Amino acid sequence: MAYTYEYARGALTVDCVVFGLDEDDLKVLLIQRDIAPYEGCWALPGGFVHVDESVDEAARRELREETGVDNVFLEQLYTFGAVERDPRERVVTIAYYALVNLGDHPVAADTDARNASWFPVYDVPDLAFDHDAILDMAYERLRNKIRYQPIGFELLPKKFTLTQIQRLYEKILDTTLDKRNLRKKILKLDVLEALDEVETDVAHRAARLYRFDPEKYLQQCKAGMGFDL
Amino acid sequence: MAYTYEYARGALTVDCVVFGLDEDDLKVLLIQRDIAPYEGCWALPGGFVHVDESVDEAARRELREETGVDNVFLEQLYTFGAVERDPRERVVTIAYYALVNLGDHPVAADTDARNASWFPVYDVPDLAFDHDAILDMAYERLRNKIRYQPIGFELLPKKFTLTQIQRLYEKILDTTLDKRNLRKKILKLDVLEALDEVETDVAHRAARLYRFDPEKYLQQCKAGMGFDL
DNA sequence: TCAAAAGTGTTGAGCGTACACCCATGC
DNA sequence: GCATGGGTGTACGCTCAACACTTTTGA
Repeated sequence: MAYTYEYARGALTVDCVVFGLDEDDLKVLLIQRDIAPYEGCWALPGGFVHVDESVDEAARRELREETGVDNVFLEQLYTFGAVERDPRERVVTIAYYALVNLGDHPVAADTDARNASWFPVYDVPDLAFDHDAILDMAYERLRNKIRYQPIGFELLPKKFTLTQIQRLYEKILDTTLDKRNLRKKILKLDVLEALDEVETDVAHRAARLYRFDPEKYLQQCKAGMGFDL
Repeated sequence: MAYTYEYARGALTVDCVVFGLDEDDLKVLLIQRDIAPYEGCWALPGGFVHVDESVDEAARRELREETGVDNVFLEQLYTFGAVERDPRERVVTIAYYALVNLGDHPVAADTDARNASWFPVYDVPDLAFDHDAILDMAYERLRNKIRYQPIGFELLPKKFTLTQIQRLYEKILDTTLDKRNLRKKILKLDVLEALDEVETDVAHRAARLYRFDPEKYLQQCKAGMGFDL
């Protein structure tokens, strides 16, 4: 079966920058290509947009198929449309970025036999196509957005400690923060629910656990939320 | 001549939200469609991306061809990829927004015999396709971005007065601002060059003219510019 | 009892906001 | 000389940043 058009048409793909956080670092999920071009090279997960699915759906599907990641924060980043970005033919790609709790997606590599692996954002190999540029933009967007929207919680387990939040911000913004000021700021936002639980299995005083409360967040949004580092 | 592919491919278009400012209002440039679907309906200027031009180039070209607008601030907004957004067939569109000095582009409607016209953003007719949603997002982006990046000057003539800036912000943010505070804030940014010229043809004391200085702006950017309303 | 991280308040400086009057010019 | 907008300074309150010690727990 074939499809014919009056004018030449480029192909349309989606690519996803998946960020995850563990105790050590902010990481990105990459897959190793098993076909040319860039065979053997690491690349962002992604693939062709089907003609009967929305672009958003395509991004979620590819993420699921290539990495097993599902039901996560996913947002459109930017569309990369340079003529020569794919050596085979004209391909325009719509880039997305996702935030996942790395603990829930330890090694990935579900569907294909392809290699999938987490890389620290500070130590990523050369990527296929213009994926380096896409990753750079995604990381910049994350650094900016995290300052004025509470998306950081997407990178943590459902229940987390305030110290985990602090480490999260410190790793993403690559800085150090004052513990007391950060706690005041976070709690003043009034989007967290303090649980009656504490950490377990720690060799020191256990920290209280919190949960992000979407209800509270909506309230604050309506009231004109102010966020800032 | 025809082009054949193994899988069905959607079409790719660009659409541009062109903002302009005059003494009365913030306005958007629309064109009236002369073909179905939505014949006679107002729509954003735009058209198909050629296979041998980048998406950015396509946006600039369509803008030039359909409205005569050229050499202006133009930035990618978002890609709209719902399946049914065009009743004819699958069309994904990459939306851009542009800022122009309305004085330089008074009536437009260059190439085609199509109607082109400026509408106040607060009083826009129902638009073709999902162009209402695109316009909404563009306007929201403009409101947000203008608070932390000095893009507002793109809407003014090269030489302008501080009062013009104030009216600009007041119109876009739909609010009123304190004259003294705004002037302090703008001047403290240190991105303007004060000229040795003043307004002419005004029936009262003539205001000093300023010019946006890209050099100074770069300096400030490096130093970690802070902007805010 | 020691190690390791949790948790907690206060102060000073700088910034943003509110606010009112004189000045220059054209008619 | 009058009408119209141009241009300027100060005082207050609040927010943000800097800063160190006590508490709890497990080993």
